[in-house]
Amino acid sequence: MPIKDAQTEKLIKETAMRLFFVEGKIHAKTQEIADAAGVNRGLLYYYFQNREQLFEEVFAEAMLVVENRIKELFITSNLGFREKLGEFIEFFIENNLKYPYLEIFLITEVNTGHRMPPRERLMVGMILENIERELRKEIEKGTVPEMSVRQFMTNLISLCAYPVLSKPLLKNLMQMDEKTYLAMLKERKQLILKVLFRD
Amino acid sequence: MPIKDAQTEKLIKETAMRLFFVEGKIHAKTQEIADAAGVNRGLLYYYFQNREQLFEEVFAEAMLVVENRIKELFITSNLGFREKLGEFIEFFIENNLKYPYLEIFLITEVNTGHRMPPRERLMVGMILENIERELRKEIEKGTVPEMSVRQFMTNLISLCAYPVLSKPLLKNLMQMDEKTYLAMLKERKQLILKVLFRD
Amino acid sequence: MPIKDAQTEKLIKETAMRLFFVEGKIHAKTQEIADAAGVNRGLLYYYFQNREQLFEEVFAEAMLVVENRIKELFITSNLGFREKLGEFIEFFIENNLKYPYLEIFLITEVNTGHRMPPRERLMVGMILENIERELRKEIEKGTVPEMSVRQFMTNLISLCAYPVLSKPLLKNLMQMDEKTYLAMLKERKQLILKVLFRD
Amino acid sequence: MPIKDAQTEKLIKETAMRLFFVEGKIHAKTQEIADAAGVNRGLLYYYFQNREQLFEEVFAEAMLVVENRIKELFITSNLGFREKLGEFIEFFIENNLKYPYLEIFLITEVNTGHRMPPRERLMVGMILENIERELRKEIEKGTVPEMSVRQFMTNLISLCAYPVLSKPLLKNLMQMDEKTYLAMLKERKQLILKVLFRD
DNA sequence: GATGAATGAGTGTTCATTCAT
DNA sequence: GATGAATGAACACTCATTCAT
Repeated sequence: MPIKDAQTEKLIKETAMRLFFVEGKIHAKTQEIADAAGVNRGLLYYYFQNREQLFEEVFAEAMLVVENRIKELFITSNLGFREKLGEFIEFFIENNLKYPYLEIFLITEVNTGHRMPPRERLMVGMILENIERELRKEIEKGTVPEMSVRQFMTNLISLCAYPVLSKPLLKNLMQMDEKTYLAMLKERKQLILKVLFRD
Repeated sequence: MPIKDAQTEKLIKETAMRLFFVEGKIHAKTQEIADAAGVNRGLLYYYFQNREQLFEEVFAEAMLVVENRIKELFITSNLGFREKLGEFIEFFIENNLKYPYLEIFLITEVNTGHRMPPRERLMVGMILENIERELRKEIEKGTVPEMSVRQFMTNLISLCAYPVLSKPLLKNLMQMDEKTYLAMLKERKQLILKVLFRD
Repeated sequence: MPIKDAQTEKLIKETAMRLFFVEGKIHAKTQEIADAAGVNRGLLYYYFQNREQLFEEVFAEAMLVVENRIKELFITSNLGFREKLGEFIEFFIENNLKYPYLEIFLITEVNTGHRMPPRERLMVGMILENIERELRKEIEKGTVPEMSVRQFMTNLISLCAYPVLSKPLLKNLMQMDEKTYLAMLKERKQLILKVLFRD
Repeated sequence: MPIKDAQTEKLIKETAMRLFFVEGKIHAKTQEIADAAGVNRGLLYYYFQNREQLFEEVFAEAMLVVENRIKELFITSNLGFREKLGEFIEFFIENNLKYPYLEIFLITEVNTGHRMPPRERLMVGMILENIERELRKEIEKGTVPEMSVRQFMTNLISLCAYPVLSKPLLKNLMQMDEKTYLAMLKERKQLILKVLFRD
């Protein structure tokens, strides 16, 4: 007996989100999605044109959260440089923990040329300029070794993203249990700043 | 008494390697593989039990190179700490550039629980111990901020792996062309050491 | 006590009639029919048991018009032979122009054994006898070459039906525009009599 | 156990031809076609891209026979006018008897705008001119009543095509059994000439 | 009466795999 | 060794039909 209120569409989307980006079942069959949501398979097509469309909506929704947070931090907010970066690290790690397969999917998609990152919408140009200005000051102060803003951002993102994205791999390689690994990730929020800035 | 020498098997494997890990066509159909190798589809089944088996052999071969290099560096060699790390960075970046989809696949596989990294074979325990010993000295000297060997290794690997693994994404986000990005990666070999060690 | 008057049923039927037999969308989906009628799909099932039932009613209605006219002409009326045939030709051509897909559907249905023509109801036996009587006279007069009533009727119907039924095909083959073709059809009403009778 | 020689493709095509145009199962499912041919359903896709492609090939082949015969008669041959028409009538009736659903399909397709008749390939312009020339002579001689070549051709084709195309309908309406109806059709080859020409 | 939601049977198509030659 | 043919188990998607409100 199906849930009757109009929340069904939301239910399907949330179920799909979980399967795709939490459980990593990017190739989940329409049947699996329907089963997981406890609805009839045909219903997916009632609410979404096809599997692709459902996927796109779910993906877009997930990306939107990231976009909004980034704009909020780097465009709107009035935080100091390190506070901004701190918040960013925090958000980036948390969001990747929440949707462990989102970024890996994005990377794969861009890699294979199936998708382009939304440079425009993200206002990357402006963000990079802002960060460069602040970075130059730090380099002059000697708190950051001489490097381009691109190298700096690459370091920042790498240090945030990779440990989350490859959690099971690193966890296993370094013999850590779930709790210990999560503790380590939590610690990183400070550690990354300590690595980037030599105060 | 093989009439045509066993080059064919090698040809198939190399073609598959290219498709899977160079071009990222992890889901390449048997037909595509056969076509790319210029052989009949049925022939794949003569040399390999099935698609899975072919994939495994190709994957294992690719991983073996990594394993051997790591053992060579961290177990066999007599290099100093920074030299070891320098060589490791160099190799890691180069190998990931050569097979851009190898690590991303490994991560995904371990993430989804379909595969375990070969801890034993890699002698990770011993390597970690060795590195920890050297790391402690550096921390005492004050050239590295206080952190666990696990955090240190996580930083090292993140700084090497992520920029290569997400090359198209970062390249596009930061508006760089292929040449510039490769130059940036080359530069990173020194930069990573500069970030890790505060000499 | 119907709140909205029963026009809706009629609306649906007329819409279906148009789709099926005017526009030739014999396989129109229930959704298309509902959309074209501006009603909800489920409503079709309120008024008609199922799609088949709707189709049957529409088809029966269309056939009834033909039946009535034929009976009127050949059973009831007191017209002379040629007048009867003249009226029949006129009606047959006009009705086929109005519902271009009706006869082709009927033919197909009878061809495939899904349907039988309503011989009884049409009183074909009596009509054939009547016509035969008149035809004999003409043959004796020499205004019609010797032939069975069946051949005669076959000629008559062929000369009326085919040019309408295959209008787009013949129109295109013979390079005629819509207006010219319709003019030709109009002319045929006289021409057919001229071909059948050698006065 | 499948028939192994390369005749399988032919077998599939011939089976499809039979289902589509002999038995009138224009919408035969791929499964029905495969079953009727005694082959696996997937095999259809081995030989033909998809159902549509199979259909097209079968249809094109059937049309080719008609085209060739028409060109042979009206372009190549040196027969006299009535001989040409006699041969055409004969062929047209026979071919329609062989593939009873071919023309009805063609008509429907052209009607619905899904297809255009191959005017160019058929060299309709040239054929119409040739016939017109001969027709004029007959009209002058008084053996044919005054009419355009288009009306004449329309009559000719109608008298040939319709009785075959609607065989089951007419047969039933006029109470004839298969044998009698076929005899009537055979008779028509002379009768049609007798109707067209008043010798 | 009317509607949107839900269902399930069916249908074309893909593809790894097997097999006879 | 190598090939083309053949198979069968999916799988995405469509659509007539039902049902609760």
